[in-house]
Amino acid sequence: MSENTVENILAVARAQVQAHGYDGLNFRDIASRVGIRAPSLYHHFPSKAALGAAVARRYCDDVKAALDAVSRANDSPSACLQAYPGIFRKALDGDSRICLASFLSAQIDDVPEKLRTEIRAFIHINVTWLAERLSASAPDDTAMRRADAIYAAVAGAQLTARGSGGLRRYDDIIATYRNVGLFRPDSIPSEQ
Amino acid sequence: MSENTVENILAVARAQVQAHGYDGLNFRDIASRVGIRAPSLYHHFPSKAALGAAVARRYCDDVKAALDAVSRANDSPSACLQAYPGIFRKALDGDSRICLASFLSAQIDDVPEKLRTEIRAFIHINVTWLAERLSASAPDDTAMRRADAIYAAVAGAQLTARGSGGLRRYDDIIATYRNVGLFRPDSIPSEQ
DNA sequence: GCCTCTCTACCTATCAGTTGGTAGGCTACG
DNA sequence: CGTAGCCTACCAACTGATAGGTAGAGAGGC
Repeated sequence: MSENTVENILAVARAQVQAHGYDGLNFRDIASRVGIRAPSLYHHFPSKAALGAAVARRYCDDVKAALDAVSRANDSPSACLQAYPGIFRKALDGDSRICLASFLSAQIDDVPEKLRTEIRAFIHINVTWLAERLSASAPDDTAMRRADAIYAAVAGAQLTARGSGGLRRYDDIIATYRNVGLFRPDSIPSEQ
Repeated sequence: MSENTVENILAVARAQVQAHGYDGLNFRDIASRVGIRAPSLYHHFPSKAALGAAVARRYCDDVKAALDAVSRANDSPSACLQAYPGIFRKALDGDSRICLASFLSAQIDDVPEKLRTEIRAFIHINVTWLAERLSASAPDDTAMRRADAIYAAVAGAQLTARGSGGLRRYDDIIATYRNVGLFRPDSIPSEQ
C-alpha cells in the first residue's frame, strides 16, 4: 500500500495544483482525497515545499514522456509540432485544468525556490523539444525564438480558455495559430 | 484624504493582485502599504470580494483608456495592432507583474463570481478592440478568432516571461509573433 | 512456537501563525 | 450634533507543522 499511497498523493496533488495553483497543496484536503489524515502526509514528504517539488518533477517527467510519445507517433518534425498543443488539451477538457508550469509561473513570487527551478526546467525542456523539431540541424537562435513563441502561445491559449470559453476556445485559438503558420518553421513574413 | 485613500487602496491592491493573484488581496498587507490599519479598509470596501471586484473594474477601465490612447496615437488599424503588446509591457518591466485578468483566469475557480464576470468582460473588451482593428468593416467571425489568438498569445508571452527570462523574453516572443504575421489581418497561410 | 526488536504507515491531539471580518471607541470637521 | 475616517482589541476559521502514540508486518534469537 505504501508505493500506492505515494502515487495517489502525487496524482491528487498534481490535479489540485493544476486547478488551484500552489494553494491547492492543502494538506488536509489532499489527505482527505487520498483517504488518510493530514499529518500522515509527513511520512512521505517532509514539507509542503518538498511535496510541491515532487509534484513538479513528476509532472515534468510525464510531459517528457508525452513529448517522446508524440515524437514516436509522428515521423516528420512538422507533424510533431502540429501535435504539440494536443499534449495540454486533455487537462483542459473536463476539469479545465491548465499546465502546472503555467499556473506556477504566475505564482512564481510565492513559490519555494526548489519549485522555481523545476518550472524553469520544464519550460526549457518544452522549448528545446520544439526547437529541435523546428530546425533540421542543431537548433539555432531563430529556432529557439520560434520555439519560445510557440510555447508561450500555447500557454496563453490554455489560460484564455480557462478564463472563458473552455475547450472550444482553446481549439479555435490553436487552429488560428496553425493558420498563421506559427507551427511551421518555414513560414515567411511578407513585410513589416 | 478620503478620495485619496480609496485611490491608494485601489492602486496598491491592483499591484498586489498582479503580482500575487487573488491571495495578494491581504487586508493587513494592503492596509500597511497604504498607511492605515486593516479594519479601516472596511470603511471603504465592505468585503474582500468587493475590493477585488473594484480593483478588477478599475483595471478594466485603465486598460480601456490605454486602448483608446493607442487608437488615438496610431492612425492605421495595423499600427494599433502592432502597438497592442506594449500595453502590458510596462507592468512586466521592473516588478514583473502580469495582466490582472491573466492571473485571475488561472485562479478562476477560487475567485468570487463577481470577479469572474469582470474577467470575462475584460477579455471581451480586448478581443473586440483587436477584432475591430483586424477587419475594415464590422468584425466577422474570422476577425474574432484572430483577435482571440492575439489576446491569448500576448497573455502567454507575459506568463512565460514571468516564469523565466523576464522582459527580454517578452520582447523576443512578441517580435516573433510579429514576424509570423500574427498581428496582420492579411497574413496568408501558404499551405497546411 | 514464541518472544522481542524494529520499521512502516498511520492515527489523535495540539500548536502557533495568519486570514477575513466584527465591535466599539476616539477624533476632527462640517 | 452627526458623520467620516480611523483606531485598538478581538474572534473564528483555517493553515503548515509537531509530538507522541498505536497497529501490524517482518527478522532474528532461543
